[in-house]
Amino acid sequence: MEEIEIPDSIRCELEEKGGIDGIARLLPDDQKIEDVTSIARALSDPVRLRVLFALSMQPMCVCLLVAMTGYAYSKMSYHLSVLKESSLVCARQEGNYLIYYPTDLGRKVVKWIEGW
Amino acid sequence: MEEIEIPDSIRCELEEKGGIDGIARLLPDDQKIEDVTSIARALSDPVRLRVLFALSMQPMCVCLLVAMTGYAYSKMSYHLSVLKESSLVCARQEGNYLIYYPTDLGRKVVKWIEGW
DNA sequence: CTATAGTTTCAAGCAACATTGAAATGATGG
DNA sequence: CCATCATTTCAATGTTGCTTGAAACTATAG
Repeated sequence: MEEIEIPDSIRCELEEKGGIDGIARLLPDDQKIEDVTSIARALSDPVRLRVLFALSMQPMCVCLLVAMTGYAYSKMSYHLSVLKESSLVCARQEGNYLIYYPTDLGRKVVKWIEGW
Repeated sequence: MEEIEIPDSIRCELEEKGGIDGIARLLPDDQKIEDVTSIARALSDPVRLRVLFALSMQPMCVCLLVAMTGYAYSKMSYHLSVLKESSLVCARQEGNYLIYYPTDLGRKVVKWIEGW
């Protein structure tokens, strides 16, 4: 189907796979792409990565995370919300405190990174 | 060491782990954090994620990727450079063409994502 | 009901990233 | 050496994400 000049070494392999369209058809669907990019974006900031690792060792209230990192509440809250929206952490209320902890996905991600 | 008010449920667990400082000491070091965030940032864009998946099925020259996606060369080139800098893909020259393909790390990442 | 402590939301400013088209580079074939 | 094709680089622009401090919200204790 493709009328484009490409090296023979590739043309051959490519046609076995149904050409450009064959490959395009096997790519992850939009939903999957969005899920993965959302998680990757959440992990792409050093603050969030450290917070996720810290929470995977010990559930913590925000004030504890603030004490550990020295960041402002509003900053911490922003990063926690990003982690939460990508389903890497969640939170439960305990009295006046909100205690954040990793989801199963969050734990899985941490373990995978630790395993390199 | 910490003079901060936190819920009892957490204070107890936390002290067993050496308090805030104990946790902070076990966090990944700066180099590791930078490596992971660099890879995560590369995966956080849908264009790059699709390109990485496509390359994992079939090494391709840039013109082929352009034909498959409909994006401009300069756009594709930019995204390939990001993938390259985070060591997810590399390239070999074949005549006039540059053929991109995933690194071992790139393949590992793709497999892990496929395995959810 | 009021005061207080923990946390989030908001708006503004700044920095990083993405997109575009045009120009530059590098390899190949005549 | 010249022309061509594949690819990258550049500069300008638009867009998204991060940081900050102030204000709002929520739960608890008095």
